[in-house]
Amino acid sequence: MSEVAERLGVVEGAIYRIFPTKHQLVIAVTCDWYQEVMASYEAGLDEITGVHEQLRFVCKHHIDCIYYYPELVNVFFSSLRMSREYSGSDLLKFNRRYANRVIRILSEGALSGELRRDKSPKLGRDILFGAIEQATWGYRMGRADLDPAEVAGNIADLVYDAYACVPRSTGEGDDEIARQLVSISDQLRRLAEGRKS
Amino acid sequence: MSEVAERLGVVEGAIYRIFPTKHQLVIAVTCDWYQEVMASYEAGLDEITGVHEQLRFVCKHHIDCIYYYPELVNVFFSSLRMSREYSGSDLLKFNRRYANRVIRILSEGALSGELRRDKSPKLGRDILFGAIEQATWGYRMGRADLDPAEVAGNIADLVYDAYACVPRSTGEGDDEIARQLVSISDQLRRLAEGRKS
DNA sequence: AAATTAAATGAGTCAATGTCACTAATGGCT
DNA sequence: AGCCATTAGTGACATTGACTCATTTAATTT
Repeated sequence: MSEVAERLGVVEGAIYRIFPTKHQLVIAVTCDWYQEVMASYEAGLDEITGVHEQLRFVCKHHIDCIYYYPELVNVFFSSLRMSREYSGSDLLKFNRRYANRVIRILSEGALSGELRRDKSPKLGRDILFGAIEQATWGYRMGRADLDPAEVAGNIADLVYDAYACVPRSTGEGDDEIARQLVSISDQLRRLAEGRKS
Repeated sequence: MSEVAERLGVVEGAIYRIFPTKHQLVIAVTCDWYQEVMASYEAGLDEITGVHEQLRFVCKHHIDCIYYYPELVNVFFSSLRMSREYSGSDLLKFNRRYANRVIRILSEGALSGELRRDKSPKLGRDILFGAIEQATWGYRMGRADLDPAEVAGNIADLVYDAYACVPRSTGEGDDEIARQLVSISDQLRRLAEGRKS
């Protein structure tokens, strides 16, 4: 707080007129950031079709946030998300809105028949964001580097394969009939999407 | 520290003779706990065969730990794992040993041909533990309840399916070709409907 | 210009971690 | 037993960081 006050050119006590606690100041700052992030997220996501591509975009976007703002994300992970005030804060709402897009992707994928219906979309959300959090730990701690695109691709593939009715090619030359059917299905999907727009 | 000293019946300063910082005391306590936990983990795991069953056991064991010691786990997640001293501590070693079992399960599964070889086992580890962390957040925050067996089953299924060469039954009469044909049929119907409107 | 409201100050409280010189106890050795 | 060395324990203090509040200063309205 002393550093914040100093940078603002005021005395510490002045901050407490606007933010009753340090915690709430941090929440407010993080909220601002979240709002910015959310704009590019939703705009970008709306322009992408296809379950797999959408999942990949979400992963990439999320990991990019971590890549560019590791300290802020760490604060969110360790202090904010664990605090009493988090429940009921705008941050939680943002977070839900952010995560709900994944649930929607998976739900709609299930509805269209591309994804299995026997798996909870909420679990898919947990898997996706949980995996990202784990996979970026080393980077966030300054102990490793991180290739957002690569990690995003891997996690998106994995989530997709966990939910897909028909697994993507394993690159090992499997069942010819199944692969052909996948190809037909993909082409039909593209055809259908092309017609809508 | 004052509470700890009081319970021990000594004065605060006495603690600092043995643990130079509060942080290191907490690490030591958590290490003790981790050691206990590790015993039942490794013993239990050694008696189980089959990739899917082993994954289920790991999930169940991990979630049980969270279920019975939520506060301790929260401290681990928020303070310890984020701290400078964590790198290089025994805790990290324990944690690696714990997590490496998952990597081994997946690696051996890939070797035996049951699991796909095109996915990194390390990513599987991240997915598994990350998903558990996410899925137990509500419980750890005292905002929801938790059924360890159910969540463990779901996550184990999901990880298995993400890695399996041959997906488990979806419980819907599972011939792969038949399922794909249903998907094609669905898409054709939607395409036809799109034409009308 | 006077009055009212808002913003800022700075001195100070409180709680918590950690420090240090000094004292008490313990255990091994002759 | 008596001595010595090592270890454990004490209590007063230092330091830091969040937070409070009576008072002063600035801005806005009337």
